[in-house]
Parts: sequence; structure tokens; C-alpha cells
Amino acid sequence: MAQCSKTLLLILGPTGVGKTELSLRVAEHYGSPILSCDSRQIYREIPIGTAAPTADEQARVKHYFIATRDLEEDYNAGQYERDALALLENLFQTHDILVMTGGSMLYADAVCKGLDDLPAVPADIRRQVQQAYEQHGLAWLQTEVQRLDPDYWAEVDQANPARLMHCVELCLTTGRPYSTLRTQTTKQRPFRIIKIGLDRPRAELYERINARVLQMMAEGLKEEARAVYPKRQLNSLQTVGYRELFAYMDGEYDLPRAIELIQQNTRHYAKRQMTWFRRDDTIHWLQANEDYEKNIHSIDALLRADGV
RNA sequence: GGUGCCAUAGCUCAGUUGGUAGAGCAAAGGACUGAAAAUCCUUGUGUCCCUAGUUCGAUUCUCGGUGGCACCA
Repeated sequence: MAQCSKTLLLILGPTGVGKTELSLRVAEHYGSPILSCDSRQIYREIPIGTAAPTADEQARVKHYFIATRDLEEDYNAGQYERDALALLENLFQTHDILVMTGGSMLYADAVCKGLDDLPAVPADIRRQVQQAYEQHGLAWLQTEVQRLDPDYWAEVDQANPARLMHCVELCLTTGRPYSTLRTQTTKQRPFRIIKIGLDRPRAELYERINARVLQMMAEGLKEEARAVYPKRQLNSLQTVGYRELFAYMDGEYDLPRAIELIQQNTRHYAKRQMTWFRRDDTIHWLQANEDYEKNIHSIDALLRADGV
């Protein structure tokens, strides 16, 4: 028998590849709920543009981390790690196999490998850094990081304001160089993790993405975006589909152009996901197709081979 | 039907006073431990529409063809 009989079955893949339907069937097969690993489906008010599981789908299988947060909440990968681990511990008391699915790469890694223990950044520090950056530009951030944390400066992507800002925020919050808080170690989990990657030929994936965006528009994405338009500055709405429609509402371009951009940016997003997944050699890849039985069979074989 | 203009990267185009060419966008590759659907980095060889001619050499000039656009009938 395996050392640990508890297994987290993680179904990964780029947006639009077909994770939802396979996950539902796999979850039904093992009698598991589905833990969503998606940084945007977790918010209420934006189900259409994030392709969140529908009411019907949620009736088939119990879902967690879907529409549980307000757009105003500053949720992040660190919180997700804590929330997901707590829930997993709980659910493993009554389940041997739990299915998790989603495309948020960092969230998945947070669960599988763990993130470093970092304090929350106080709102006033975040605002202060943000304002200084807006006023003085990237050069200011670069100077600050060189001054506050030369070690991190040596390894960081120096043209990336998001990374530099994060470093400055944590240096100011803790009074220590950010790099001293980075242990970069992989945490051990008290359960087995099996990762399934869903793959599909590029051209086919892109066609599905393009078609899905049109489908979202038909389902009322524009109205959904209009409803949250007043909150467009929130991080939760820095999301493909909404940003482009906000820009359209601001008169930056017409609706056909907005739709074109949503399709394109979704394709870019899928590409970034694939880049991330590609370097994870613990993923077992399956071809996405309509023969769900076959893929479930493959997964079943994997679980047995790797565990018993 | 006639006249004129155009034909160069997936698209829109620039350019070569004749020595086989380069921008934007698209696209591709990559990084990424708390905004991650975010943020950032890198990458430009293509029958220069086809045939014939002039020429040491034609994508460039000339004739013809084909396709597109405009105007005139």
C-alpha cells in the first residue's frame, strides 16, 4: 500500500482546453467535489467572462472556491494556499481522492509547493509605493530595490515594475530585505499529488478560444462588464474580457475591436499558461478530446501505478 | 470594353538612383513565490505576382500575362 492513501488529483491546462467537462466527469467518477484553482472564478459578479462553472454544472458536483469573494477583496495566492490546505485537510477526512482544477499557475504551485511566509502589506504602504512609482517611474523603483535589497536586485527581472514594487513593499513592511524572506523551498504536503495536464493542438485551442469569446458575448458579457464598470480599477477586474470592454465603454475603440482584443488576449494568456506548465516535468499530459471514458481510464491507471 | 494606379513577411505597408529587403501589427519562444486572466523579456529569409527581354547582375527598368482597385464608357 502507498505511504499515504490521500491523493490530490490536479487537472491543469490552458484556458479553453476543456478542463471543466473532464473535471466534472472525473469528480463524478471518484465521488469527489471540485476545488477550483482559479484566481478569477473565485469572485462573484463575473461568472460569464471567467467561464465559471454554471448552475447546472455546480448541481452535478459540489464546487469550492467559486464565487466566494467580493471583487473588493484583495485575494491572492498566499491566501489561497492557506484556504486550500485547510479545506483539503478537512475533506480528506471523508475522501481519499480530491479533484482540483483550474488554470491559475501560481495558485496551483502554491498548493503543491507552498509559498514563502510573507506578511500582508498594509494598505498605506501599498498606496505610497504605488504613488511614488506613478510619479517617478521605473527608475525610482530600480533605485529603491538597489538600495533596499541589492541581493534581490541581482536576480530580479529589473524591467518588471510588478516585481520591483513587491520587493519595495515588503522591505518597507518588514524593515528587512525581501530576499531574506525568500527561502525558495518546496514544502512537503501530507498527501500525494498527481498532476494531469490537458493538451490540445494549438490551432484547435485557438479556435475554441475565439468561439468561446463570441459565446460569452452572446451570454451577456457586455452587460456583466457594464455592471462592474464602476469598479474597474480593482485588481480583481484586471482580467481579460473586462479590461477590453471597459476601454470600449471609454470610447477607446469600437465593439468589434474589443471582441477581437479579448480573443487575442485570451490566446496570449493561454500561451503564457502553456509556457508555465511546460517546465513542470511532474505533469502527466493527456490529449483533450470527447472520449472522456478513455481519459478517465488513463487517469485511473496513473493513480494505481503511482500509488499501490 | 478603354485609361490609370497597385501587386514585397500571416496582415497593412516602406524601400532598393539595378548588387536578392525592413517597420508596425499579428505570431512564436521565454521569465515569473502574494496583483498571476497580473507583470516583464527576446525573436523578422520572404518564390519582393508570373513569363520573356535589356543587363555581368532584375524584386527594382521594358514588353506581355494574371489578379485587385479607381475613373471613363
